Amino acid sequence: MPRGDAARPSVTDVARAAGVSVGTVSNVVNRPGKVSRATRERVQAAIDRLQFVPNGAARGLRTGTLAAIGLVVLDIRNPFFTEIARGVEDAAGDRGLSLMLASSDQDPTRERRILSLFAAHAVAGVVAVPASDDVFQLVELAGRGTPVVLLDHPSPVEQLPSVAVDNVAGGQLAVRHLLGGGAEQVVMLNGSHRLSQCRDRWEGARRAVRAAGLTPDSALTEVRVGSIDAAGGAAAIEEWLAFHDGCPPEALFCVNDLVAIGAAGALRNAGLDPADTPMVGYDNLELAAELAVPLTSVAQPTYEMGRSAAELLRQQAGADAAAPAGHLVFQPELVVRASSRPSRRLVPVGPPRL
Amino acid sequence: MPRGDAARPSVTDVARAAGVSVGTVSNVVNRPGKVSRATRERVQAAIDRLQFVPNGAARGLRTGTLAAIGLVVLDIRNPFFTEIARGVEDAAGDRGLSLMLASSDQDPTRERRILSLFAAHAVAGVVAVPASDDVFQLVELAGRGTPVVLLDHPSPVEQLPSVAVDNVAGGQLAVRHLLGGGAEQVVMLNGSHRLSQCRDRWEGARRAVRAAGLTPDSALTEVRVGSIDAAGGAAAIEEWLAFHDGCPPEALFCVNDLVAIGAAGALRNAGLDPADTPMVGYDNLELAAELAVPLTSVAQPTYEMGRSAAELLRQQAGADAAAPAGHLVFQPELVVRASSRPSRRLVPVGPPRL
DNA sequence: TTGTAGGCGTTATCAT
DNA sequence: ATGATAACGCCTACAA
Repeated sequence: MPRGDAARPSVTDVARAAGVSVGTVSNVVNRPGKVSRATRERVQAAIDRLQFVPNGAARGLRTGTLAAIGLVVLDIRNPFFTEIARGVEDAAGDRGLSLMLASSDQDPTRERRILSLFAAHAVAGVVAVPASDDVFQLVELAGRGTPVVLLDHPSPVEQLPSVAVDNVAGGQLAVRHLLGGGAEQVVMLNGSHRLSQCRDRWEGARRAVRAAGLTPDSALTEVRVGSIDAAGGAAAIEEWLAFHDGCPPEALFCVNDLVAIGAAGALRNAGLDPADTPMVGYDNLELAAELAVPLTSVAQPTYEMGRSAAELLRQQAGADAAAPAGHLVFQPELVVRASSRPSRRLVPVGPPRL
Repeated sequence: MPRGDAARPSVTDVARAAGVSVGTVSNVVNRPGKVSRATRERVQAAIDRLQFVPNGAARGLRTGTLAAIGLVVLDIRNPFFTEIARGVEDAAGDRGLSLMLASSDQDPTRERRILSLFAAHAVAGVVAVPASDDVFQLVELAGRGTPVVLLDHPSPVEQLPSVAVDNVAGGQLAVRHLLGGGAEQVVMLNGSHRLSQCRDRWEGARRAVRAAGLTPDSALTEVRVGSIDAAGGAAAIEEWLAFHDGCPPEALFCVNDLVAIGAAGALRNAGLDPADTPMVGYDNLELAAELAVPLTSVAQPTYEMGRSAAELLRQQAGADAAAPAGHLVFQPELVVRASSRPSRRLVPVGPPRL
């Protein structure tokens, strides 16, 4: 029965209770081998009785580092990022580290605040999905000795290790597939080019168009979403329909699956059948297969990316600062499902299906 | 250009650089009003130049509390919990607090580790979705002066404030609806009864059956899922089909939407049409409406629950320990979609399909 | 094997 | 308005 507001016990309290010195208590906690069995048991009993929990702040102050690693992602509601978080958390857990997870909402100001917090608490390492190309604060953090790994940021900052996926290749995969299915006009629902993911997937889309012998300016249209999520995708489609007499795009490449889900929903709400609009998403979320129209999507090794990032962090902690940073680049894969199958509208000749 | 491994500057460094005392630096940082304009600017310049970031561990040690609140949820991959996290984070942000988010995976051991970390770092408060009924550690934490709020834990622990949703009512809503649609035999895909959510929704299901004049033992079957997620739901259905000659349950109540998504996927993979099995989920995830078969689901005010929890935390910090703890209980609502519409199979008479 | 003492960086108290 | 100084709780030499 805890009594009310008892002040938290310190090593001193434990030492007194066990009739030993603080040094011995500290040894029992951190290097039990260095203490004789009898003393150890006596001290442990006192620890249990007083419910002593070492003060992390004091320990952090003394040792100069917090037993946790910080992770900043762009959007905590996107399953893509929580899956990454799992990878990081699991790898960190193997080393006895906890995870501090925060979401920047793609806002550089929020990102700054979060990184300041991590810096202030001297976390053991930081994994960051940058909200812009301005990684100054991260470089700075690394310069001060905190291991930092860039995640999902493709243009490598030489000083910082990074884990990325080839987003240009991913964009190409998606649009090549749509064009191969018969589309002649692709609309990409994209986010701000401040994000390299958006920029690169767009560049990939353009390359695919050129590779097909078409000109990007005529065969490819970019529509910006307000937010890179289902609501943003839905709003973009509603606006499109309003400006095009209710006529949907011929084919749709969405910068991620959430946007695609929103887009499909908006088409349906407008009385259209989303299955009639060939569509490709990105991230291959677990639920992509379970949607009204199972979604063709560009897959990334999400969990692995998280694990790898944590692993790079570990390596970096050991290595000396002059060593070249490792840059991992994964390749995306296209997972084809019903959403991109040529539908009635796209069949060039022959009898209409059904 | 940060130079290599420069040790992190301290108040002392700043004080020396600005030609003032450490106390003044501290004042500039924390109570700028108490410092004359001239000194303030001089000190601020030094802070900027040296890129001084106050050491959070030292501050924590001195003030006895970390400017963050800890949140433990059951499964970070479940959008239900990330939405809650958003609510907590937003409310915390209003008070200048950050969020430490961790996932217990419903594992009491993991939960213990996480709470120990929070305790060790003396977070400003803890919001926890308990992984079992054993909330001893939370009570203990509260006893030591850390504000604690229970989330989604219905049997109120008197000493601890809580935010909950009436899960019994939710279970009733779901099953009453299925029975009303003509089902005579309902299968509930449920998680471990160690979780009150599962226990209470099951109890609600039983009540609904009794209210309909049926006996729970004959009209209601519980099937346990291995994990409360899509994989668990899918596995449970696969097993069911194997034991029932490929014949699906007459009607399905899933303990949450993820399980329902997995169940629907498994039915489809078995060559069945999920639309033929009336189905109700729980949580009303944003994507419930976008599924192959739009999912009827019991809705909870997710974001609000998170915000309310953070709010209770704040109140608790002010109040004295003897004051009665607040217990918020929200009411769930049923959102009806296509998944629960009576289908062919349920028509009492008529020729067998196929 | 165990005890003693100094210092990590901050804030807060008390002088000036 | 500013400066000096004593904690906060822990770890770790070093001494016994």
